[in-house]
Amino acid sequence: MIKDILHQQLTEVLDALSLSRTKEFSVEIPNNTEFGDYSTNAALVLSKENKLNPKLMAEKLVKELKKNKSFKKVEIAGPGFINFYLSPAMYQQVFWEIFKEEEYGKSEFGNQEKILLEFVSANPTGPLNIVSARAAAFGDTLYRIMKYVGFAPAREFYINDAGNQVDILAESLELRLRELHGEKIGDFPYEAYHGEYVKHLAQRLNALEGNRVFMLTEKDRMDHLKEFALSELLEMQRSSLEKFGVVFEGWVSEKTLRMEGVVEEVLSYLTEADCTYEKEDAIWFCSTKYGDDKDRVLMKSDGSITYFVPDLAYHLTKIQRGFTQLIDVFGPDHHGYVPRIRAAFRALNYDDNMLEIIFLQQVNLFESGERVKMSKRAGKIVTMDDLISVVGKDAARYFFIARKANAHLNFDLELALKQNNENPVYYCQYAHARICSIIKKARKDKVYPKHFKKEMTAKLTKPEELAIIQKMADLPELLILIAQHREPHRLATYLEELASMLHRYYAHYQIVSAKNLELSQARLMLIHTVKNVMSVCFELMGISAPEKM
RNA sequence: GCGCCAGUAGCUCAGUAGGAUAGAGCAGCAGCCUUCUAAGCUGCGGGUCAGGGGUUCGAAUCCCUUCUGGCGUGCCA
Repeated sequence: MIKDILHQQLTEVLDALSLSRTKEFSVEIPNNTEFGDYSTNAALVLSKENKLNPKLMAEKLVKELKKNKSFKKVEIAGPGFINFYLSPAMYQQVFWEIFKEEEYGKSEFGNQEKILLEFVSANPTGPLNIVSARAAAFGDTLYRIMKYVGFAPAREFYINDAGNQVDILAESLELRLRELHGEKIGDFPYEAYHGEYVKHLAQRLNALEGNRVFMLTEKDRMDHLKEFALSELLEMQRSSLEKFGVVFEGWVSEKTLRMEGVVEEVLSYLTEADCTYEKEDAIWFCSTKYGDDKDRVLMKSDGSITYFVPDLAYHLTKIQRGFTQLIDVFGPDHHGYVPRIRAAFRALNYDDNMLEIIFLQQVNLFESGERVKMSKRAGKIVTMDDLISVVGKDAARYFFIARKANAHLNFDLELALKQNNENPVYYCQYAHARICSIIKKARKDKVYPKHFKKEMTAKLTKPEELAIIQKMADLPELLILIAQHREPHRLATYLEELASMLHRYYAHYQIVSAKNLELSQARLMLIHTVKNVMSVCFELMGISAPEKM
């Protein structure tokens, strides 16, 4: 907000002095307060094209900038930085603008561009694990932020309800069911799903239908078992996600896509585009022509189709539905898959820049300092539900959001179990609760004004107060950056910084003081606004903003 | 072998897309509650930004290279 104003003013000054400005210059908040409230590298960046040395160029700019009364001081430092010191009056004006905003930071930046966010998309063969939880927190937060800055995003979950793993699921269920009926199974097959949840499914099916399923023919029985297991497990996943605050606009079933014939369509498109061939009884896609490192099978020699084809078909439906940017959030083990889908986009003459893949690195689980190895097939998983019930939705979401996507995440179960201040979510929530508590008391003491007025802002002059205003002024731009670069973790960093400033402010200044009503009201106005800004952040992260703790 | 991602304080991680003296939390040490929530605040210690080279006014950030770790490299999904 303030950066934009300064950037605009610099542009005007450059034009007034007829200086060239083809290269991008920036306005930043320096990390050292000695270098002013804001600083710009304009003279450094633009000196070459104006054939001036940076210092001289800076002097010219500063001479002009000094005419502006919003600045307390403008100075040149280092190799040619221009540092701005803003007058309290300017901060107060900005603060008033922030205060007035109904939904601060909201913007129309995204122009309602339709963006499809596909995430989680876990196999429906078991409960969701913590990797899915990470994807859910990440994707959902990104969705919320993108929407807030004016994009038209949609969340989608692709259901892999066709293919080998579903057959194995049905077979696993049948074995557990037979066990229930007293059959000796012996060693449970290695490939089968070993998780306890399969036993629970068997018990449920048994309670509902007894041994009726065994009367069916082999094929009918498998279909029935599949259908039952899938609907149960999907419902389980849906409800876990809902508990986590994540709701999808769309659930797209691979099976349905196959039934609708989209798969054949895609095959024919690829054939028409002349990029398929037959080899060893299989049909191949010559993806190497389009940047992949080997060709890929589309139809196996047994006549069945690989995962790739319906998935490609699914991606094409996204485009047909009018989405102009397709974001997939994948686990780290799928990166080898990307070149072939990009290749297919190119082969079919779609712009593969539309497709954007974000990789979430894995979550390593630690218990007593030991890495816990997880395997869905062997039934050794920590589920998303476990996680939520142990650490709570807020802490879990925060933990996942606060780390950037392409970094490994070490999740220490014991640490999470402690549920104390080692988890920064409490630090932020505490700041919010603290403000609420102060406001409550001020209301009780009749210090809290009926209406905040612009004149009140004049009492805000302390460096800490102006710094808080500066921090708040930064949010709209930050949200846009987060949306553009798909980096929701930066909101967590921002929130921690704001919380820290608030805690420090609270510790050093009496906010409500009976002796000075005007000052009290100005400070209440400030923390009231901080509370609102924090609420926006919490809401965007899907975390609650408690009134008391 | 090839490909993708990563390597920043004892630990977990940020670092505003090339900026000035690299930050936070936790852990350690020392302080602060007759005053609005001590889940807080203040101070101290802690670094060859994995190593090396390059690009330029300027590099944790960009390029090259070596090392280390994770993952991938199925007619699995």
